[in-house]
Amino acid sequence: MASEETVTDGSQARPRRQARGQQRIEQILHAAAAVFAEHGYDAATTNAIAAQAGISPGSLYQFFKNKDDIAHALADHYASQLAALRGEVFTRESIDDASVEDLVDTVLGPLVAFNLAHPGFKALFARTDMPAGLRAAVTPIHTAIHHRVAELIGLLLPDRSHEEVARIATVTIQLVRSMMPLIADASGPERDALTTELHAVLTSYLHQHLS
Amino acid sequence: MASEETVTDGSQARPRRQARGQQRIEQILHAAAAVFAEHGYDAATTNAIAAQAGISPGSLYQFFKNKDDIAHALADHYASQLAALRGEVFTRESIDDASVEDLVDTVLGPLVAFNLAHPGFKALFARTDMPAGLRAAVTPIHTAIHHRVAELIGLLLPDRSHEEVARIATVTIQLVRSMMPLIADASGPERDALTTELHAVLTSYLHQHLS
DNA sequence: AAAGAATACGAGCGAATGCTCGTGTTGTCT
DNA sequence: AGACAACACGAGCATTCGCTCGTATTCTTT
Repeated sequence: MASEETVTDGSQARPRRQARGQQRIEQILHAAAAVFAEHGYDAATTNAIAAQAGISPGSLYQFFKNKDDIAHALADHYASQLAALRGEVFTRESIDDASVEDLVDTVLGPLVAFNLAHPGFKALFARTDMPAGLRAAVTPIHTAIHHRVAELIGLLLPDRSHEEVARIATVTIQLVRSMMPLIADASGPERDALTTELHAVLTSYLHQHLS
Repeated sequence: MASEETVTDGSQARPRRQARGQQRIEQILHAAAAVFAEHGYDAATTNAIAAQAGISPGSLYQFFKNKDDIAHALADHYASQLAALRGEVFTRESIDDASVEDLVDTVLGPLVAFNLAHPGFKALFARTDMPAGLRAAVTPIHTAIHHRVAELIGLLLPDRSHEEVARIATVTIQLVRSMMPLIADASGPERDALTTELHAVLTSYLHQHLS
């Protein structure tokens, strides 16, 4: 796992982190997630993130180049969390002979739970129009997600062209992205009802492509 | 709570606009739409709007209280445009005995055309997380749209409760809102394909509720 | 122990931005 | 014509925000 890092001595000269530093990094990311979740990315100030993390602005910049860098690191963090979630949710059997309902069922529950557990996630990913810096930070993960979803949809619709599958994946992701904030902001029974609606949207949409 | 300033005349003492002023207002709104569309609401600066309109910052503030006020006026402008569009699209016969496909068909085309013709519209309405000021400016129109859509859905689903109809309307609007930027950003055939997808999403979703 | 690196601080810099203000010009009303 | 309101200008104020810098402390390594 590349633990012993090859200090490509090149231009970067990253500091060799101590244990304290790693803790700080996690503190900062956690704080950033909270601030992004509460105020959104634009309105979130780096000083507010530092304050939330209980450190000074100067300390923050010992670990991150700038605000976009924080977003990028946080996005990476969420990406690995999502990858882990995917590993848990998908077992061999569950993919092979899956109906649309089964697929949506297995994915949607954990996905909603993930969004509720990580309120900063949608602040980074669910925006339709992003400032350039945020877009750059988020695009790679977004692409990875698209790749995964396209894979699944390719299994459901083996006869479709690559372009069609890609488009259906894009639409599917967009549907989920747009509904998630609604679901997260709702409470209790309304949240469940909206989740059911999203379920209906996805199954009926994909089902239509099957026939 | 009220302002300390003297007085009294309950109404705000708005200046009586001259013809020149009305022209300026329209210039400014047009410019604001362009700037919002290009940079988004947050990144749009009032000085940039003034420059785009070919006037000085000071002149801009003779017609609008602040940036939010511009957004509010622009939102109102779009609201009336939309109302006019609705009047054109819906004739008596088209509503009465309409299938889901018919309804989606009649509405979607003009709606896409509207969004393409008014690029500033989605910059104001299509965001999932809005700064407080923008939200306040946009909420009334958003509510009005919801009311209209709920009306239509109530016709389609006469047996559902008020809450259910409201929820389905919310979801429907959200689906359109999220897909519209995708459609607008696409070009030519891909745009048509995405429009077809949105059509499929809406019809299959609403159809599912019919059965 | 000594040196160098990593961590920590926080006042404040430079730039950007929403908006104002003093002043001058054009239109309207009597 | 005179008076007053509407319109116009643009330099710059007040504030915010991302980020830096000088300095001080803690850890690692020798």
